Amino acid sequence: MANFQVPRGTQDIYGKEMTKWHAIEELIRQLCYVYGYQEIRTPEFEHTEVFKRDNDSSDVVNKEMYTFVDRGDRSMTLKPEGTAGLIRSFVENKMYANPDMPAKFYYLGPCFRYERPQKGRMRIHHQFGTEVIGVKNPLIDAEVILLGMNLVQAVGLKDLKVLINTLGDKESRLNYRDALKAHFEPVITELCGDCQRRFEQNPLRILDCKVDAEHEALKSAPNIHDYLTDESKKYFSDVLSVLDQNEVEVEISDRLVRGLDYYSHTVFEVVSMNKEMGSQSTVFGGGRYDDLVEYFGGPSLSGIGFGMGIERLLVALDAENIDISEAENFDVYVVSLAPDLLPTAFQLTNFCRSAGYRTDMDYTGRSFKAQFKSVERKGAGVVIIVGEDEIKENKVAVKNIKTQEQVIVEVDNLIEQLDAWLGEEHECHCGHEHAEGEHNHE
RNA sequence: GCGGUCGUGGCGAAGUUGGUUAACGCACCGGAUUGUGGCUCCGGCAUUUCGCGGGUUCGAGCCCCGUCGAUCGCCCCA
Repeated sequence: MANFQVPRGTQDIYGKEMTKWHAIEELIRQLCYVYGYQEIRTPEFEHTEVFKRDNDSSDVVNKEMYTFVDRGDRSMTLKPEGTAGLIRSFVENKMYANPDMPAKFYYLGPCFRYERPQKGRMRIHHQFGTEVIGVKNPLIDAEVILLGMNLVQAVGLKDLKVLINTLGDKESRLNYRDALKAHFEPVITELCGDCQRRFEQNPLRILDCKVDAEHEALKSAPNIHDYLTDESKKYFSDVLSVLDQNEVEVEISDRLVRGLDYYSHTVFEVVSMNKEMGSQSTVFGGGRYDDLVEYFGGPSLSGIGFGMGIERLLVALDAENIDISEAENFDVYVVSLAPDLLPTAFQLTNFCRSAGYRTDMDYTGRSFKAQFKSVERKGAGVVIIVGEDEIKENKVAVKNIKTQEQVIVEVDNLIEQLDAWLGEEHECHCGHEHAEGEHNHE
């Protein structure tokens, strides 16, 4: 039998849920505008090698990618994350030639990962992400975190914690890696299978293993902070002090290493403390990368960014009982008192729409009572009642739902009446771009 | 990829030592109220139908197998 269900780990988004997405997307665009980050849209799929880089050990890249061969025999991959494609584009379009560094970007779109779905973990999920490339300065690290926190606060989340750590520069990491290997070598057979694999590929990841968390060797493991070069140490403490100056509370987590292999220096993760988030508690996370731009053939430039899961954000909002859905009420609803008046009602509807009023009508000739129920459901502020007697004189009844006031007006004066009742409020829903500061209502 | 729980109308949800006409609530539609909604009352609302496909049985929403999906934990991450 044909399977017409949505594919596993994907969803249809519509109705009330859609209005939440609109609200979030609007906040994102506003915020990025204020911060001066420009939107960039890179393809939903890329050549596989854009994502699968040499000696990458992460699961995202090695086990979860949607990879396929296209009709031209090329290996393509649906993007599992936002950074790689963006850096590829940055280099390919020579955006490093921009005299005003750093370059600041944001993106918003779907990511694809073949995983076993859970709440807050989808095979298609949407990420809002930022990347700032070209200037390596603790101020930038702080700015990126600030931007993310601003969004999360604008949306109303409270129950959050900012975890931060540093992986240091390459030299620091190599030293630390050697120290870890030396430390775990004698006991490696006592650790879980995953850890034995990590020992070879990326020993840093043994540190946040939950299976072996209680093992003596993990508790006594060397700390990254003892292996940082002076420069790396200073960079991290500068990041912390900038965050402190700007009133971002953070928790230093020396076991935070993150899943993608390209990070260096600052890494961070903002997690929800709410229990209902379950094991998918990271709302956004990211870090700095020193070698990625060069890897893609560009100059040696450092960058930093984060990815934020929109689905996760929505789960977190739910967990904290925050409803950001929007009513999307109608301005006008046109009611007809007899089925043969429907064409006239339709003309009036279009008349109102041309004037910019969000208008709907009854197309089915239902009972008057049923039509009025629609008025309520659609949240219309004004009802136009098309009746036989009035229409003969080219008039209609117009009722203001809020005040219950009802008048009979000439069709020619209809819009005038709507302007009088809805005019002021209406300006705010016109969809035109307002300059910042013009939004004085609220 | 591993383990547990679950899947009944648009939604919520009864239904278990397998015997039926598949409760109830919300929403929706019609009427009481033939041109003015939100309250009340009356009526309608799963047309072999209980995610899908097989099996056991005289008989299955309830039992068995498979499959698809959701969910929780692990893993991983946004």
